[in-house]
Parts: sequence; structure tokens; C-alpha cells
Amino acid sequence: MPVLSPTWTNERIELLKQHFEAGLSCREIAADIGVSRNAVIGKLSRLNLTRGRSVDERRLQDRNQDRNQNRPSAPRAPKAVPRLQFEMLATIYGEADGPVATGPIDEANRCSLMELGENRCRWPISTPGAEDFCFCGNAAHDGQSYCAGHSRLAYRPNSRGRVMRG
DNA sequence: CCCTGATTCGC
DNA sequence: GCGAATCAGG
Repeated sequence: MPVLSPTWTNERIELLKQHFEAGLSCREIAADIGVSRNAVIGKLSRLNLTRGRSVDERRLQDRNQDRNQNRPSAPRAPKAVPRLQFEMLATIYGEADGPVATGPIDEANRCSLMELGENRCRWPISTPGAEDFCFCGNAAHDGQSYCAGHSRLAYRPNSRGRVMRG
């Protein structure tokens, strides 16, 4: 079927149930299937697959169903999709740029401050003051304070401005 | 403040 | 029936 809008097909519902039972949140399910979070919830509700009838108090609204909220007066033009962990999830899910691939940094060369040499990575491990506080200790390029992996982390071209500049 | 869950209403 | 909007809670 080239065209048509197969809203909720059997497979779609299968995935929905699978992910739902898998313990994934509606946001994840929605992102995975490719629909909106409300769509997933709506379908689940329709299928009576709601995860427990939590908050019965929601019933209370039954009496407060006033339409006094006045909604047509709300110019919600910028319907920006919620952002946050979703970005992280999306990043590690598919559009991985590669920062995660930088992960495998040797932590077998950890050493204390005294053991730190001229060409040793000075990336702090753990929290300063902790018993096991130490440094990366990997081979650092000349002039650099960190090894290749940690240098990349230190020079994250992201966020506002540069972090660790100097 | 943001996010998640569930219900209700319009199409 | 589907999905957005809305409400409610953490």
C-alpha cells in the first residue's frame, strides 16, 4: 500500500503493547512508533490497557468540568515539542553523532596527582576529595592536559559558549 | 519548572 | 476511532 494512512494497524498496536508491557514510557513508545504521545495514550485508553487506575481523584474533575478555562484565547502557535531527555534518547538511539563511541577511554592507567607525569591525562576521576579520587593517567598529547578521549569531552562544541576554556 | 499519565472533547 | 487539548500529579 503506497498511500493511505494506516493509523493504527495491527503491527502498530502490537508494538504498542510490547513497548507498553516492556515498561517504556509513553514518550518512548510514541517516539519509537512515530506518533504523538497523546496518540499512544489515547489508543491505550481505548484498549483499556491503562497502567492501573491510578489517581481516582481524576474522577473529581467530573464535577469540575467547567469550560471556563477559555481555550480559544490561547495563541499556542509555537507548539514546540517537549525537549529534554528526549534529545538524549534520540541522540543515543539513532542520530548518534559519535560522542558515545568515544566512551572506551582507558581507565586502567588511573593514577594519583603525584603519579601524574608531563604527558599524562589530568582528567579528574570521581569527585575531588573522595578516597578513590584520581586522574585518567592516559597518554596525553604534547601540550595537552588530557588524552584524546577526554580532550574531546573537554572541547564539547555544544551548549552555550565553550566549557573549560584555558 | 518540566515531564508523564489519564481523561475529555472535537473532528 | 483517532488525536489534540486539557487536567492532574510527581
